[in-house]
Amino acid sequence: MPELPEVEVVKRSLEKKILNLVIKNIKIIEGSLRYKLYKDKILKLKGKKFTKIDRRSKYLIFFTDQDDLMLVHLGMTGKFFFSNKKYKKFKTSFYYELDHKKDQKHNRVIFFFKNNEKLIYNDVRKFGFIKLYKLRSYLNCSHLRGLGPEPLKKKWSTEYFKKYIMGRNRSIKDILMDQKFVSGLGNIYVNEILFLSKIRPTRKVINMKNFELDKIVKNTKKILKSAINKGGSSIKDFSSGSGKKGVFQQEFKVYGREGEKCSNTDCNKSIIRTVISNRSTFFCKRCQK
DNA sequence: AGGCATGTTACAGG
DNA sequence: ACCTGTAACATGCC
Repeated sequence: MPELPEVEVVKRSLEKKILNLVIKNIKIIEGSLRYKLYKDKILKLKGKKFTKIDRRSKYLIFFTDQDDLMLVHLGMTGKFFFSNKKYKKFKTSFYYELDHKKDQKHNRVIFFFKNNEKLIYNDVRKFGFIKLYKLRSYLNCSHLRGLGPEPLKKKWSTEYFKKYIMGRNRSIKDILMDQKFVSGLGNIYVNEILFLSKIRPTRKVINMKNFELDKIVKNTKKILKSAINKGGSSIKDFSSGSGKKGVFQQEFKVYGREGEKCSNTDCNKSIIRTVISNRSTFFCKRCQK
């Protein structure tokens, strides 16, 4: 599912629902996630409560009232469902009811709270993971240690951009997806950012002009903020089982639009698909130079 | 049947 | 040691 905006939306939804609920029990239905999740490890959370949730890049950090914390990455298909006492289930990022058994098939971990509410971690492809850390050590873990700045923070600026790309010979798309350079962008939003910035994804960073870097930085912030406000969007399967479309659906301008007409009104060319860094890449040959 | 899918990382080669 | 590119992970959908 998730790039930065989706993870941020999940974070905001979850903190409204689960903070300060005492964890009564935890059940592992399938522990073979990206990293094996062991029962005795996660059971350390029993009797504790989540007191705060942070997002760093695409990672969620669940702090407890004690020394243990939980680091979660949703991978490609990780989701949280929350179910209240009446066993109505909600995807955390989208507030409609889930009514398909299909969704439940990939439930992997369930947190039971004392008030009988439940939090379910569901992940079709099992690329996501749940790991436990101590408060003093998590920031230095292998996942968070090498991450570049958050794209919405001031530190990710044209200046930083300029310095970072000196002496490098990679494509602009490749570098924007590199979490060591800037953390939180993924394939969908990078395609969109470059389309809005009118820059061809294959361009080498070494040839980029300052004003172009500037445009990318500004458009990144703009697109991410707008996506967060819309409730996240980079999901394929998010019309509800009853056929109603999720209210947050966003139309991407280039992503997935191979062969369709470019959405710029003065352009009649079609969107092209190619592959960069093993990922689908979409662009308009006329509008993106 | 084959290709593709929002992410990360181990590894190979320069 | 650094830089870059490729493939693999598991499962489902078109």
